[in-house]
Amino acid sequence: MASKRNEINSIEIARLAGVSRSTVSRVVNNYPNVPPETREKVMRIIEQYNYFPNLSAQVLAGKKTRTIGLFLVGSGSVAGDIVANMLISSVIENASGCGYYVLTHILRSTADGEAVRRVKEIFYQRRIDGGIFIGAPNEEPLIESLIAEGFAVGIVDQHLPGKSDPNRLVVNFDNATGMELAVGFLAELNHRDIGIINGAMNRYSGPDKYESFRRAMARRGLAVNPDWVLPGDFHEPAGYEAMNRLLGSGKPLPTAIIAANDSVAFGAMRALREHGLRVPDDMSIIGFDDHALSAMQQPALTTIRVDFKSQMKHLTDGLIRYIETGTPFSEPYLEPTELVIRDSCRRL
Amino acid sequence: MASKRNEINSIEIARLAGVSRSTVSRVVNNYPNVPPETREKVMRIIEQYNYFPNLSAQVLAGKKTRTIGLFLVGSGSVAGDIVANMLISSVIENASGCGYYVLTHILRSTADGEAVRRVKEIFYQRRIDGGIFIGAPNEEPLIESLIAEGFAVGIVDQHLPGKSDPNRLVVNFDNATGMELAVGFLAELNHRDIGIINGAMNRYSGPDKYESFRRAMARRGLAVNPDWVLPGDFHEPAGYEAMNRLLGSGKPLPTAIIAANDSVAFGAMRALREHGLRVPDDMSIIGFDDHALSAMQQPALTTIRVDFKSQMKHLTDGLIRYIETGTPFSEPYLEPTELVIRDSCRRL
DNA sequence: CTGAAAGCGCTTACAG
DNA sequence: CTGAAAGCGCTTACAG
Repeated sequence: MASKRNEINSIEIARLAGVSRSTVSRVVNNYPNVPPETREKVMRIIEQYNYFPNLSAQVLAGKKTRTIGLFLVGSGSVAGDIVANMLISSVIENASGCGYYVLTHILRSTADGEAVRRVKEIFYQRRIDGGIFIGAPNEEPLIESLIAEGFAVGIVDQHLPGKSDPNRLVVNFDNATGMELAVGFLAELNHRDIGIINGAMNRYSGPDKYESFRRAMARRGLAVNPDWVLPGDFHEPAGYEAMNRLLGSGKPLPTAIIAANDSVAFGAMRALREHGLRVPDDMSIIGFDDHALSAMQQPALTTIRVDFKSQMKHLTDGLIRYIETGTPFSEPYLEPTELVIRDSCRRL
Repeated sequence: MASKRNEINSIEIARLAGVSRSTVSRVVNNYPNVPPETREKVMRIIEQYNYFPNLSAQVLAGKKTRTIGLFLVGSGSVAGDIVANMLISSVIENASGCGYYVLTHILRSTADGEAVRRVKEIFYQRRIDGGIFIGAPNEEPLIESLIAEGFAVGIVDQHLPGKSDPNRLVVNFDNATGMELAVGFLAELNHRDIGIINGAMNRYSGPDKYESFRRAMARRGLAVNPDWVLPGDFHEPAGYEAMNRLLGSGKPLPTAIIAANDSVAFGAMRALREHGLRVPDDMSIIGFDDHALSAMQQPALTTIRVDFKSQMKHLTDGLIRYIETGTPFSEPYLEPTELVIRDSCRRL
């Protein structure tokens, strides 16, 4: 084991500076009631001896850990998911800007009791001052119990009408506008037979996107054909499966498909390719998110762009503000969406 | 601020279970000298009251934090770097498997004194039990000072002959074999005019790859033309710049280029494309790493595959083993490399 | 402006 | 097998 560790503590610093530990602490914590000369004298010793107060002792005495947890739930293999990875970095960079650290934790499933226990442990141990959940079901008992316990939690993608605890900080995308843009764009290209591959329906954005799709269609007097409403989740294979089933069903095909997100669109395009069908000649495809790989697809994917980084900034900064000052969100934050036209949709 | 927090502590548990705090602690820490009935009685109360020992108190009393730091240095915008993100997830998943948490920290430059101080603080504060550095220069004063201080540090990509502190755990890729494979493959396709775009020469892998390239060329009696040894770093723009300069120089061109990594190869291919040159018809390109996007390039990039996940597993597990048992690496770990043939090289 | 002392919640020899 | 007590390194009223 390591041995020659830095053994210095506040008593030692106090002795060397000729003051009491109280004064050392006041200097360290930047209290005003320390005359400049004393402060400088102590600071000199602190720097000379490379002294940093022991975090555990500080926390035990009442300070914050200045660490937030980042919980990624249900991410199959997160290590391979570009969007998830971007979210991680985003939270880290924002937190770092506030002088906070991020403890990232991957939770395969909230159905795994042991995994849930480990998440709770992180909060109850006071390892973190608060946590952010990404990818959780809309109403998740684990999250509800943490909120009930009074912990500060930030959530991406949630809508629970009536619930508005101050320690529940929610950020969503404006899926309604996004879907309106998608349907509107396709309608303008004269598409009337528009289908959808849905996302995970236990997450808020799944049904939210679907309902928004229905409303956008209705608004234009466009019928939603049940055969063209395909179940899925937010991953590539789901898009592939869904499109495969549709193509194999022998039923008439829509002229355009809106995918719950770009990964799903990639899967759908893969299935079309394998069936010898071409995008957009044989079918137009529009995604959602503007994934890092969307512009590189063949054809480049038309999609609804969403600003993950901005979303994470709002959530991270908001959570830290809540931790430090107790200021809750005034209301759930709604992140805007934007149409990005590329090559996967054609005019009829 | 949060209020109705779980106030329960070991004294309370002891009272409820009718034992002393010592016994509660023995149960929590799974000590053998507790009779089953006592253990169960205490466990029941612990579970009933959702008790988790306060981490800061445990650490202050001598326990480990079970947290390791992950320091990414010099990553321009890490949030956009697929490989860096994969490394992060990899470390998290491995650490999690050992019951450890990961605190990820991004360090733009080791030349920034304040940034360096913040890294030191994380160690000195005892916020972590050890740390992993990715992307640092081969000989980095910050890292050397942490090692001298006795902290456990894991390093990717380092070679400092003679230095072998037990708390210095190093993992490298077998660049020599990789370059041998690359040059051998090109030679077999009858290439003799082979150039290289180098990586960052302040990192170990930069010069290591270059020297290995020279040796592999020499072994086949192939001359290294200085005009075809292009400076770079490990990022896409460097490959773009290097290739652009070469193409603009008016000098004769090599028939093949080996890039220090795939990102650099992407940049070189972009420059070639912009100059109306085709890969592999006008120039063969071979990369290094097998980046997630390499198979999707046009043409798909031939490259030397490296197993980042395996590397991170060795490093993370090794670091944790060292933290827990004081077992150092028997020797720096060398991760194997492998040739992946795709479409970016042609036979002459 | 400053120090002595209590307290944060654990763990771990020590004694029995 | 078990409890009383010291100790980990801070912070913060409190008193002066």
